Amino acid sequence: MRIVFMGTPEFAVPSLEALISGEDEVVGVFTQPDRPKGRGNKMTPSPVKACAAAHGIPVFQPERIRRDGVEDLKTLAPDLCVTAAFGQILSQEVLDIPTYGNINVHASLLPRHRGSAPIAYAILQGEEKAGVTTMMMDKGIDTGDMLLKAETEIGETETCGELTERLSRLGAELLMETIRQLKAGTLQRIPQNEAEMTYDPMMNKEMGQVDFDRPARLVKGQINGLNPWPCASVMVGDERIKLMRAARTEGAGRPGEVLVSDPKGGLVIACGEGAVKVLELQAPGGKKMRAEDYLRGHEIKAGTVL
RNA sequence: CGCGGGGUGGAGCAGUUUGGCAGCUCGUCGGGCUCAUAACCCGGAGGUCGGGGGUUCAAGUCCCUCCCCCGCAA
Repeated sequence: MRIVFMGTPEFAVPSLEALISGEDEVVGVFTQPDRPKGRGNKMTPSPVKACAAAHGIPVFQPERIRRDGVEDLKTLAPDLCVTAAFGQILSQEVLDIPTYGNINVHASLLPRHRGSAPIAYAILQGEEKAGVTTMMMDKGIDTGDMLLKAETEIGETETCGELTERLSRLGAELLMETIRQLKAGTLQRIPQNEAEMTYDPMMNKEMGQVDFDRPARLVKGQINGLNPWPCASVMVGDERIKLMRAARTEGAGRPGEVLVSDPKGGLVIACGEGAVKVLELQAPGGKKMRAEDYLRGHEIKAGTVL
């Protein structure tokens, strides 16, 4: 089969690599245009572009594929399109091009967590399981029929970045199994139950402000789920401290009250229900570090309410 | 040349403004106390102050230069 791959961030790379080492031919890759990034605003290619280029696969970077990528895609004459976190909406015209349609690798247990940040939201909402779903794309956003699913447990202190990495590999395996079954003709299309669907809005920095009135399960979810971006944070004196990793723990007090704060006991903060132990944090200008290390050189008085 | 913060014993920091003895918390090593402890007391080891050059009687501190780390904005 001639396969065209569409994807952009690190999450998509394992799927692309799996396809490349598979028996089918990846004839082209679509990804988002290079963007100015990081210090110095250097133009940076997407991880998918870097991967494709390393394998000598033609790369296409239309600003909008449904507007100025259609002809290129037609020319590639794909039998199948595979998308994984591409970041652009496909029009019906684009969807109609590949013979066998478009398979999408989505990082949630659909129909829950449609949208662009499914992994973060699963953690954010304090859920215990996450997963990946392969699906046939249709015109809606993550609304197409489901094909295969794989699930995994979310670790107590697992961050969005870490879970993303795991799911990207799980997704690549599931994608290859999906294609095997597609060829074998054993694939079942399962419509999504609209009554159970949830759609997550895009993330932004405002979501990072920690509200300790909420139960520890959700405060912990917010801290772990927003790492590495946009990150949960709290003002300590006049500094905004990013909270990078946390776990639930024993303890009670006024919401936001610092219950423990020293290099041995770490940093424990009371929530509306229960308490959280901050495991990693990051001060302005500094590196991410363990809370115990931070407290060797900075004081947060126990009893302070954050 | 997008904006900004930072590099000081093993860890985290102060000291740089105004040049003048290498400081704090923790860890570590030895000793003591205690039924006991992440507690407490006493003592010790450990630092080319990111690299190089310059100014000076004297540089962590001032000047020039290079390297590395981080945040913001995109």
